[in-house]
Amino acid sequence: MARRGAYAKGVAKREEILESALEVIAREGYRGASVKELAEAVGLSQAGLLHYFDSKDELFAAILRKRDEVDARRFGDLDADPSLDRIREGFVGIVRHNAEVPGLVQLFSRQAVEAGDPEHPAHAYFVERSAALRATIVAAIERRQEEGGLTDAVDPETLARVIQAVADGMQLQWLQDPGVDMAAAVDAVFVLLGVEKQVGPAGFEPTTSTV
Amino acid sequence: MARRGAYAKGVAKREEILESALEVIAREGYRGASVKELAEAVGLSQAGLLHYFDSKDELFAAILRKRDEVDARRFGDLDADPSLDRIREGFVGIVRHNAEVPGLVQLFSRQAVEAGDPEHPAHAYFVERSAALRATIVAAIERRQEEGGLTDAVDPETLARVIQAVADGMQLQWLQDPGVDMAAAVDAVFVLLGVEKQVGPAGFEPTTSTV
DNA sequence: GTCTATACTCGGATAGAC
DNA sequence: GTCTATCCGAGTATAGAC
Repeated sequence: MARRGAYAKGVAKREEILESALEVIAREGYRGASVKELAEAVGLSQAGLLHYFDSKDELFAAILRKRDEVDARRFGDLDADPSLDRIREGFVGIVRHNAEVPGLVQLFSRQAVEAGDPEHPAHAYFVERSAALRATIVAAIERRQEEGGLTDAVDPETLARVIQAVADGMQLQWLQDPGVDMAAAVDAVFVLLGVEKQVGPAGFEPTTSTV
Repeated sequence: MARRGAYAKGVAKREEILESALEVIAREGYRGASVKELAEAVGLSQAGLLHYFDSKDELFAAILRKRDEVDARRFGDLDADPSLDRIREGFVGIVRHNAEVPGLVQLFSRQAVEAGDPEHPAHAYFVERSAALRATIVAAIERRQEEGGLTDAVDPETLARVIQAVADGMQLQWLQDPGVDMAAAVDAVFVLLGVEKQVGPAGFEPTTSTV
C-alpha cells in the first residue's frame, strides 16, 4: 500500500467519506440518507462524492464494510477464542450496541434485502460476512458437542443459521418497536442451547438483564 | 357490505388489482415492481391504479394483507388449535411455501424494514400481524409449559419472539442464497424446544408437501 | 365514479469544464 | 479532484374527458 501521493490522498478521502457517512447515519438515522446529504456532510457535492464510488449502492456497501471494521475493533474479533461462551458474549454485546444506532440497523437490513440479487454491489459482502460468521459459530458448536455439553439433535450448520437468523430477525422486530429487547432474545437462544453462563477466565459480567 | 353497485364495483376492482399484483410479484419477483408495471398487468395506467390506493406504499400494504388472507385460506388459521405441534406444522408449511414465491419474500422483508417508521402506511400491518402471531405462540407455549413438557428457563414472550425472529431472519439468509433450507432451520427451533413430532388428535397431514 | 394525460419533484447517473 | 449542468426514471398530484 501507500503508493503515490495522489493515490494515497484518494484513499484517505474515501475513508473520510465513510467515517462521516457512518456517523451521520448512526446519528440522524437512515431516513432517506441520500448521496447528496452524505456528500454535504463531508463538504462535497453529490457528483463530487460519487467520484470516489461507482454508484450509490457501492457507497453503501463500503459503508457496511467500514462499520464491521469499526465494530471488530471495538468488540474484538470473535475468531480469537471460538468458544460458545465467547460468541454469546460477543453477539449479545454487538446486538446491544446496535440498539444505540437505529440508522445503521435500518441500513443493514435494507441492504440485506436489496443485495439478494447476485448482481447487487453488496451481495458479496453479505454472503462472505454470513459465511465467515457461521464458520466461527459452527466451530464453537462442534467443540462444545465433543465436550458433550450440547445436544446433537440439530446439526451445527443449521444451529448456526438459527443463531444468525435470530439476530437478524430481532432487528426487524426492533425496527417496528424499539421497545423490544433484541439482546435478551438473542441471549435466550443460548439459554435454550444450555450454554450456561460461566465465569470465564476473564470474569465476564452478565450481559443480559435490564429492560 | 355490498352497498350500491358502483361501490361494489370499486371494491371488486381493488380485489382484482391485488390478486393480479400478488401473482405478478410471486411469478416475476419483486424486481423493482413499480406501480406502473402492476398497473399494466391489470390493464390500467399508473394513475388509474392509484385511483384505488392512496399511494404506492398503501398499495403494497394492501398486497401484504391480501397475501395473509390467501395464505390463511390455504394453510388454515393457526388460532384454531393453538398447540405447539399445530404451530410447528403451520409455520414450517408456510415457510416452505414461501420458498416458492421469492418475490413475495422480498416484498415482505423490504416493507418490514421501511415500515419501521410509525408514519409508514404498512407500520400498523406489521405491528398487528406480529402481535397476533405472537399471542398465539405464547398461548401454546404456556399450555405446553403447564403440561410440563417445556423448559421455563425462558419466558414465553421471549420464546415467541425468538421463533418469529428465526422465520424472518431465515428469509434474509435465503434471499442471499436460495439454496438454504428455511423450513429446516425453523423446524430446528422446535426440536430444540423438545417439541416432538406427534400425530395430533385430528391426525394432521403435513400441510407442507406438494411443491 | 373512473379513467387518461400531463406535469412536477426528487434522487441518482453522467458528461464535460475548470 | 471537484464542480455545474443535464438527463432520466419513479412517484405523486391534478385537470378534465367520459
